[in-house]
Amino acid sequence: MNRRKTPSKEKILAILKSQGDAISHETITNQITDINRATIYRILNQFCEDGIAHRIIAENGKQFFALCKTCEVEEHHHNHLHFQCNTCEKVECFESEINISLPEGYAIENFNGLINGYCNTCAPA
Amino acid sequence: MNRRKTPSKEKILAILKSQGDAISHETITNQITDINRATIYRILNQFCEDGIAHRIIAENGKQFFALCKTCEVEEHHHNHLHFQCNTCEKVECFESEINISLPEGYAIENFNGLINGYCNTCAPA
DNA sequence: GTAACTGCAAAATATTTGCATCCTT
DNA sequence: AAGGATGCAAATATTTTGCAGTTAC
Repeated sequence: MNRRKTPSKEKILAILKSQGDAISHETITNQITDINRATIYRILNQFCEDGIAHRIIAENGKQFFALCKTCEVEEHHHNHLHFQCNTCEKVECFESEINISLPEGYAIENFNGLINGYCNTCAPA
Repeated sequence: MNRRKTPSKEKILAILKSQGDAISHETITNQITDINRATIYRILNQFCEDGIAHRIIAENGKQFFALCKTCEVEEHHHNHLHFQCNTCEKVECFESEINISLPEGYAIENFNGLINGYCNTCAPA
C-alpha cells in the first residue's frame, strides 16, 4: 500500500492548503471538474487515514476537511476544537487547549468539539 | 402545525426514554418493526425541531439521539458535551460545563463536543 | 370536519465498489 | 513490470418527498 504522488492528489491537497480553514466536501467538489467523484472520495478518505487531513462533522451532518497545524506534527494529539460561523458558515480550527473533567472511571482518548457562533467578520457589533 | 399525540411518537419517545444514554438511529429502527422508515425519520426530525430530543453526530458520521436532561428545561443552553465509548460504542450526555476561550471578536452561541474514550465499564484496568 | 400523521413507493442524496485501464515508481 | 490510482457505471446506503388513505382532536 505505498502511496503515490498524482496530479489528483496534489490538486486536492492544494485546495486544502489554499484554504486556511476547513472546507466542506461540497466546496471541494465544486472547485473540481476534472476529477471523478469517486476519486475525490477515495483521496479524501486516504488523506484522513494517513493523518494528512482530518474530518470535521458539522451540526448539519456535512463533512468538512482541514489540514490542521496540530496534525502536521507527527503525534497529533487529537484535541480538536473547531468553530463554525452561523452566518458565513466558514469552519476554522482552533488551537486552544480545553480542560475536560470526566466522571470516575472514564478515560479520554480523543476530543472533538464544534463551536457554533459568529466569527470576527460576521459578529454583530 | 399543531402536533398530535400518536402511538408512533409515543413508542419512539418511550425508546428514547428507556435509554439513559443517546442511541443511534440504527438502534432505534432495530427496535421497531411496525413503523415505517420514513415515519421514523419524520418523527425524529420533529423531536429535534421541537427541542424534545437532540441530535448528536458521532465521529463516524452516524446520528445519535438523546433526551438530555438539560433540554427538558425550557431554555436549553446548548452546551452539550457527549461521550462515546470506543469499545461498547455507547453514547452518553455529560452535564459538565466547559470553559471555552474564543479569539478576539468571536461570539459563541452553541457548543457541541464529543469525547471518545472508554467508559467506566470498558476502561482498561 | 380538518389538518396532522402514516405507509408506500419513488425520488433525491451521499458514498462505496467492481473492473478495466492508466500511470507512477 | 507491478501495483497503486483513476474513471466509469453500478451498487449501497441514507434521507426525503409526493400522494392517498387514516387518525387525532
